[in-house]
Amino acid sequence: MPELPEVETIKNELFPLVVGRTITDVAVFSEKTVRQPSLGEFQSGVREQKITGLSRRGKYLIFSLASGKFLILHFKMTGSLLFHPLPADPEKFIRAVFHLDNGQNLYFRDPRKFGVMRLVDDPGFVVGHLGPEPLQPSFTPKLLAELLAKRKAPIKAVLIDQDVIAGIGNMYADEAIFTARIHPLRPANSLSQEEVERLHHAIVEVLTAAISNKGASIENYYRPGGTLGIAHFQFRVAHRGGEPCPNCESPIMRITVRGRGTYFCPCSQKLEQA
DNA sequence: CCCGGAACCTGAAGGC
DNA sequence: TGCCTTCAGGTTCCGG
Repeated sequence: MPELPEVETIKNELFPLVVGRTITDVAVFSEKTVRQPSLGEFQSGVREQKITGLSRRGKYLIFSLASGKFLILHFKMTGSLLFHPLPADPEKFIRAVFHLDNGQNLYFRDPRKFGVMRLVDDPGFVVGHLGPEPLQPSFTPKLLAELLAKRKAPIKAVLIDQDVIAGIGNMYADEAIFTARIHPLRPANSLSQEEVERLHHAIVEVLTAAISNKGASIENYYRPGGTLGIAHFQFRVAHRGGEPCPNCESPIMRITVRGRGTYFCPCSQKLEQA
């Protein structure tokens, strides 16, 4: 499912294909996919607009339009943007199509219809509440310590809270916590300074590696060209319940934290100990 | 403010 | 074989 590394990959690969192009028209097949404004206003606001920029904030993909407005997409769990070849079943799951002035199309594919598109004047209303970008230099161990000190919820729950840090979802939270050898149920504010530093390092390392592998093709993630990412082959615990821990060979466990499947190694990630 | 749980949605997987 | 139930999870909303 698209988290920071996946949306970053989509942005990087889409950028040269769409920036500078004009959207001649948009067709929407699933009305609920357009969250804001009304469907009619969305279509007229996007039509005949030149795309002047493409960026990412957290898990959001942001198109800057010549009108000064912003087209903001969120892929939720199963969304993807396909530029050229469509997967086997062309019509199925395509919720919207953007037609470009060079005759090519951009398809918004989303089997579960959780994905959302918005057209807004000010991106701040959509992304303004997000926490810091974990791959920016300003995301330091000190900042992470300050963010965690305010929260006593399980570290797993706090890491996937977008208002705390932007872009980390279920898979990369499990990978980062495992890499830092911290139990997912540890209260966030109970981490020692050394543990916070380990976690900071793990977050940066896990996300950076996943971007260089073009994202993880769990669920329905495709890169814009229709190919898959390979980051999931490097997963050490995420979605690997029952498999041996790469550190100690004991079977990886799956528990539920805040309603989310959480994979960890009970031997490498102890609950008590500082 | 902080925390946790339900709802949204629908294909996939498991049970009988 | 096939119907039925349950599960998955990012975000938002709601209650304590």
